[in-house]
Amino acid sequence: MGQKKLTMKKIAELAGVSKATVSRVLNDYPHIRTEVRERVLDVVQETGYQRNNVARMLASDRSNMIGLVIPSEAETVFSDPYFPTLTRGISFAAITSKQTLALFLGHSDIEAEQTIRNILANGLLDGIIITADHRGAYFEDQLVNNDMPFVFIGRPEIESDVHYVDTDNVAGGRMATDYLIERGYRRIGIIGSNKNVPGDDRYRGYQEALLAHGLPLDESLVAFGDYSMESGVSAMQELIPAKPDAVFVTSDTMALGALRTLREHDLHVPDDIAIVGYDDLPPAVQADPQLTTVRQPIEQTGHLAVETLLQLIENPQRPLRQIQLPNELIVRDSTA
Amino acid sequence: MGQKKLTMKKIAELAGVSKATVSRVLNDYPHIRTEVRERVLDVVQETGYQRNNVARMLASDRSNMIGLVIPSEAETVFSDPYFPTLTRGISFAAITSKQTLALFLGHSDIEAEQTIRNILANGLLDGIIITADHRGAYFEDQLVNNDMPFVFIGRPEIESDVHYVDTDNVAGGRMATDYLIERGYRRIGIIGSNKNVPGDDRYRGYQEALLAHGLPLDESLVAFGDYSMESGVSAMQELIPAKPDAVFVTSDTMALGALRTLREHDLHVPDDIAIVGYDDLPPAVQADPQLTTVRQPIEQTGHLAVETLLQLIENPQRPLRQIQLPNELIVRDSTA
DNA sequence: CTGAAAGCGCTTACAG
DNA sequence: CTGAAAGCGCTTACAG
Repeated sequence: MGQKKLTMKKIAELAGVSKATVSRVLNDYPHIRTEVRERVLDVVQETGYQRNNVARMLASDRSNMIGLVIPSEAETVFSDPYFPTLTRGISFAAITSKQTLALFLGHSDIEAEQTIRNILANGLLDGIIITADHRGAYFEDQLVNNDMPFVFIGRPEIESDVHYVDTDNVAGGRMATDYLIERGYRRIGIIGSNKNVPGDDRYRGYQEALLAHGLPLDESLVAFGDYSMESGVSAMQELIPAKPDAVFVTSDTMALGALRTLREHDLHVPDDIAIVGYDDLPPAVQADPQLTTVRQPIEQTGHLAVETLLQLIENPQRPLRQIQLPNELIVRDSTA
Repeated sequence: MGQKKLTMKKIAELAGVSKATVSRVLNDYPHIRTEVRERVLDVVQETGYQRNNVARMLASDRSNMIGLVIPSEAETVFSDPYFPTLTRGISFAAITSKQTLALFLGHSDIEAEQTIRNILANGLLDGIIITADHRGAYFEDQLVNNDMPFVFIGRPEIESDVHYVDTDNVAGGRMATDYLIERGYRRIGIIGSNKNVPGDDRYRGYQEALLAHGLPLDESLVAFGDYSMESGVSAMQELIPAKPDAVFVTSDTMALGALRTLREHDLHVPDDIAIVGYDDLPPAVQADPQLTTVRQPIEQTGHLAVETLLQLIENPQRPLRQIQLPNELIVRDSTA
């Protein structure tokens, strides 16, 4: 109301102690007489005092603020819902750990590079999480030459000593394809994507599965899309003449398109062609209630990224952490 | 590398001026001899000096940081893609204005309230943008009793003196329904939502259109969903017995479900039943390539919210700004 | 276990 | 047009 802003000094006066003591109480410093601690806490309670975080940052060189960088190229190349879900997971973990989350949506990889430069320089953040298709490994150099802790979401294409958390897309592709093979399908096509690392990996998993089961890789059964529904429509059109009996569609958004094409050709799932998708649609949408799909642990990815980052901030010498979370096959049809 | 962190003091020494002058140059203070200004700028350039923003905040009481609050109930009640798009728009505008964007995803309205309390108290932010279904107007009191500038995304249900930017959902509902009426349809159903203000508004637009054209409101032609695809499926099932010749589906996600139901009943669009949707799917997905839909200017909403907030921060006495952006009808079929 | 004091790196009246 | 100095509100060795 009319009163001046409360500062630690005022609290100290009211509690009859020094500012230093108030500060220690608020920071859970251990060796304080409980009587004193309680007196301070009471005053804080009564007055509704809130510590000024900016002053705290300046004095302690800690901001309790972490950044999340998402270049928008990644945002569009990946199918949309991945990022919202990831962001939720990260936000949740950040709040739980009392960290403020600053969001940086880059508009291109170039701009993201600039963004990262700024972030590194201005020193506001304790650390950053970077999501990107790390095909080019643009930022790594800047990052490594700096002492701000960072973790990647998604494995960088080129093996290197950075902390990251990722889902195991090779295993996911393998899982989807194995499933179809085990069900007796033999002409298994793929609608893949060659636009980013996860796409490459899922395709690799597909190849590995065929190889492991002694099945040939038939190029006419391979088509690529860009994670849009449209591209799923046309990729499936390409595939139909090759007469697949099953198709692994590496994105549910593309699966939505593929299913549309099948419908137009009056082909039924799974009797004419079985489909396995890869989960990336918003919760409110489903490609098909019957569709078997590979589910990614996206929120968990976010949690782990935050956890890893915080540990790194605490102790920059932490051993390297490179996580590949397993996917899960959600079987919903009766392909058997 | 080995060098100590650069501070303004060091720059001042190198340029042969005082810290105050360096500060003024960096803040584009007008009355400085160009010679001096250039000397300072040169040193800054050569050394790669970056001002410490935390210190700047503390001294100037400005953080150049704005917050975006999204309670997750809103996040799920609305169909998913609205928020990512909105967030992009806001992030873009923030970056353009050299503001850092802090993201707060609440987990419930209660928690959001707590979140807002914290934000208000800790004083890190210059202002906040709050997205929510303002049906309950939870936060308003806290907000109004504080001096932190804020703007709402979405009109509050109860008329009040807060700044907001919204899209005109009444007009959107009206637009969709008018379109169908003009095409000669007479038994026009609606799949609405009574779960939030935009849902209420779209439904109101529908009613207004019927009224204006002297058409009766037939309750058997009204069904409600919750913005999920599933709910679109079942809402359409409810509607079919009432034999509508057209349906206004107030969300494309629900339209996706409605279309599925029509297909199962072997009903064709638009010959058997015409459909107009309401744009809320991710760009990569389309309910139907032929679907006519009402498009919301989501990114623009974000831009305007940031712009409004920044003006408010500059001058808290700004006159009230309550914006209802128009929607646009995207005609893609040949319903005519 | 606690206090006095220096310091974090800027900004901004105030004076000239 | 520019500088010296106070001040923003905390934290944290240092001393006791």
